[in-house]
Amino acid sequence: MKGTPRISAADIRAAAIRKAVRTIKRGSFMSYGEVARRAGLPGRARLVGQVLRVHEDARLPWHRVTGAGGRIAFPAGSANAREQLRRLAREGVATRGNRVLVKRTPATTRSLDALLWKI
DNA sequence: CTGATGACTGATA
DNA sequence: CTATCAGCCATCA
Repeated sequence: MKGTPRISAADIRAAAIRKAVRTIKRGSFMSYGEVARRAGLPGRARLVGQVLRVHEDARLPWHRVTGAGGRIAFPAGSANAREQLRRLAREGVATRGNRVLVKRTPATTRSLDALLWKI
């Protein structure tokens, strides 16, 4: 019973990242770098991208993860970019071009969430 | 093994 | 605003 662990360290990190993504509230968003930090993996923003690229959980709110400052990470006009913008819009997140209007989820919005949705 | 690649970031020009 | 660049690290050819 030695050797090959059934779950690798990489699996643990991926799970931590998906968990962090699930904590992003509806109507708000978080950058890859922030997700990495929240998952206990500071400086590994690229790892977050890789995990989201291969994830299989259809309920994972991947669209709430943006590049730094609210930039959409996909090429402007791509199917992925349009899908992410559509999902964000459905949650009331204002966007323009290939980016979210605000660089960061405003505190005002966060408190509104608390008021309206008892978060 | 090496080198390229990418759903990244912050600094610099 | 755009363009490089170093730092970053798993994955693939």
